[in-house]
Amino acid sequence: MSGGKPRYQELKDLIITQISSGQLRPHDRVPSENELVERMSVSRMTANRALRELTDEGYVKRIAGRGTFVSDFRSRSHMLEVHNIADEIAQRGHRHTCDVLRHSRQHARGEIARVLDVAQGTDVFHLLLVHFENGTPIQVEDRHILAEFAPGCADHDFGSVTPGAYLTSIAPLQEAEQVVRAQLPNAAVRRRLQMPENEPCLVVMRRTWAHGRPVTFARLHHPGSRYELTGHYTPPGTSKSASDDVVQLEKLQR
Amino acid sequence: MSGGKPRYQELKDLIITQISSGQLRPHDRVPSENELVERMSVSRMTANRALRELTDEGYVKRIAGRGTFVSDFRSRSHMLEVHNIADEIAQRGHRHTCDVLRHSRQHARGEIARVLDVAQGTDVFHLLLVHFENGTPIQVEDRHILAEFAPGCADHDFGSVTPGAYLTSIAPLQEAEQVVRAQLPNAAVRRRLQMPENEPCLVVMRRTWAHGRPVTFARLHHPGSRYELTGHYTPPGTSKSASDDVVQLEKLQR
DNA sequence: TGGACTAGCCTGTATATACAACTTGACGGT
DNA sequence: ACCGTCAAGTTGTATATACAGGCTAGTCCA
Repeated sequence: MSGGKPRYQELKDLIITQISSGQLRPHDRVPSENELVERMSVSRMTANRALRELTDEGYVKRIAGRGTFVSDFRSRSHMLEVHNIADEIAQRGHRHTCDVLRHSRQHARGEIARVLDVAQGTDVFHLLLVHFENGTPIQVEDRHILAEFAPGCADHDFGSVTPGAYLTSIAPLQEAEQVVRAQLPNAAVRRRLQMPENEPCLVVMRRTWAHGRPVTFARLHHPGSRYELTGHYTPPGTSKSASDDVVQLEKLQR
Repeated sequence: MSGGKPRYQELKDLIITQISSGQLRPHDRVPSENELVERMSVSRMTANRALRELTDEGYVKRIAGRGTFVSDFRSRSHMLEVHNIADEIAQRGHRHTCDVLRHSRQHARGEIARVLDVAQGTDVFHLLLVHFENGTPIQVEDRHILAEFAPGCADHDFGSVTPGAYLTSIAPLQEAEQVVRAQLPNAAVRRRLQMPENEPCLVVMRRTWAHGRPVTFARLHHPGSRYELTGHYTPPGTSKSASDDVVQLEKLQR
């Protein structure tokens, strides 16, 4: 017995499991409604509901006439409000460059081991980058990545593809947690960002999950005078033209 | 003419319009599926889809056996990531108090008129509050509210019910836009927050929409050493137990 | 008077069926 | 060789129907 779980939910969990585990990768084809009808013995409307909800939730993308495909994680990461600094700069029409100050393999200790929820001494990569917008430093990125999660990290050139983009390319980032603070930078950060004395930093500390466990932790310092975080929250499901509803209104009101 | 818009979307727009316009208020009863079937001449499955999606999007709440009801805006505002400082403090088990420094009716000028998208000289209320957590100042709230939107504002006691809670009680807050910055406070703010020299502020500027237009603008200053913004982003639609899917996996993979 | 029961309405799910619109590839004619 | 047409598969929507289970109010019985 299924245990009371609705059948459309079973289908969704099944497909989410395959995506999260990597068996289905971005742009892969997901079984069509008719295939689900045959293999899983459900009606087409049930398969339709499962795939439609997965679409609303950003897991898959559907194209009439072609099929259903696993979403690019770029769009999913947008949903998670995790911004890629390079994209953000490009969107403003500016030029993004990046200095790699450190790219080493280390053993996690203290705070890093704790926030990544691993034993002391576990292998991690440590990255220290400075991002520039039109030549002006705008972010110091201090990031630790679980080595087990990103084995190819040692050979990657982070000067051309940012860690954020690299990470989303190898696995779906499922969950994120971030804390934003205002604080004065230490001397090293202040020098890297070419900041005047007594100017504060906007500090973002972000922990990101994949495959059900935290895989990376980043501490991002931005100069307060040159960077701000923006957020826009709109209600979901609002359609543009809700104007010719006037005629219909009376029916609803009896 | 329907204009090609799906019928379930028509139903959704219709109900969203009524909620946004205030014709349907929180806890009001929304027409049942069968009522929609009769009055709007649709099938029950179509009415079901409309109401189900409105549920997912947070507009309404459904109780089997009772009916469908407009959501409390407390839950919707959570969705909008708009936090109420009093709730936040209460959640930490601490005591919230509040000083009202100013509560006046003014004419909007310059920046305020611009961000609220009204003509110069339009009536607005101006509030200046300091919020305390266990007696320690933690936020200076500098807020302007469209007078037309909140006519009862003059008589309201903001010492007991915060502006955020008051505003959500009189209308659905549909949309929010915020900018977060790190900057040094001016002398007045620094004194209000009892901050040492050279300590930065975390500044949140938030504009909120209701009834389709911006109705309030707030500038919130927090001491960098005593306040941080946190965010947690989880993917929607993930169910807890996706573990007994193993048996099913093979069917999907042919 | 009080409690049990039931009829009626509600949501939640599932199925079978139908039609429309879109995409791709194959087939056939010019 | 090239172009048009058509068939098959896909998503998107809509309907009619059915059963299960929750909730409420009213009725009936003790």
